[in-house]
Amino acid sequence: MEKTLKQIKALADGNRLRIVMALSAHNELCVCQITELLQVSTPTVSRHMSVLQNAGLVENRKDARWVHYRLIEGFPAAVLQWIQSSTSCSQVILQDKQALDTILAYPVDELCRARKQR
Amino acid sequence: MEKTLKQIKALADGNRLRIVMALSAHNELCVCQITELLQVSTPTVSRHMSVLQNAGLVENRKDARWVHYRLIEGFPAAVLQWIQSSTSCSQVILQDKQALDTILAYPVDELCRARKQR
DNA sequence: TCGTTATTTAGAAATTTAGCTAATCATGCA
DNA sequence: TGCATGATTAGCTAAATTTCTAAATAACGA
Repeated sequence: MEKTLKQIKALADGNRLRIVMALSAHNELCVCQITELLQVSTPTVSRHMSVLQNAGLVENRKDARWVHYRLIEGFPAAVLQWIQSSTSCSQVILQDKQALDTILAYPVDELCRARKQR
Repeated sequence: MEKTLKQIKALADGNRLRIVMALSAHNELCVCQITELLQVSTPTVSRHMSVLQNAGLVENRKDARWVHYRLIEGFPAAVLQWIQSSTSCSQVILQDKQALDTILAYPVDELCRARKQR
């Protein structure tokens, strides 16, 4: 039960649910992109990612200075489907989809520099 | 997203997960039976049930002095299946199955009296 | 009607968690 | 090598959560 409970707890947070939804739509996102999406501090995003990783729900790939996260291969498919269908009409999730399109239109390094200056 | 998040949060607790598993195996259980199963105080069980009910995951039926809870008809089937399969080997859940057999062997009122005396 | 019994509600204590800022680590580049 | 940058870790605070005991509510039965 422990592993299952850990996974449910990892999903039991609004920001982490938004992260999972974003990853399910875009395969890979780096920390700075997620930071831009959620509009919280980088350490906060980093902590959320470590909770998800620790629960065995995401994995990361280091590329130069960036860390890219993605949903793990064996992410419980039924759960993902349920989350997707039950949040598809959510205002927050719909806004995130739009925001992600904008965020992904920038090269990663430009995004990070742009964020820094504000 | 709010409703989904509420449901995930309701499931993100070890005792409530045990309750859901117990209900999925035995259709209906009253508060005193669940109290006996979890070995926590009655008010604690009552609170857990209200969290689950508030999330739209269980409903209750009042019968004389007892309140019987059951999983709601529309309980997300995919989620239930996932929880069931991913916890089926769990020591806690297996012990609960055994304990429930014992608990259900007593008539409800005897169980409650018996519990009182300890 | 009064006492007993099952459950819920209220209130308090202890623990956990999400968020921040500051400091540290790691990596590419001049 | 030193500096700039992206990410993580540490330490703290505020808010939420779990649990308990005590009190209130509801309902049966003598």
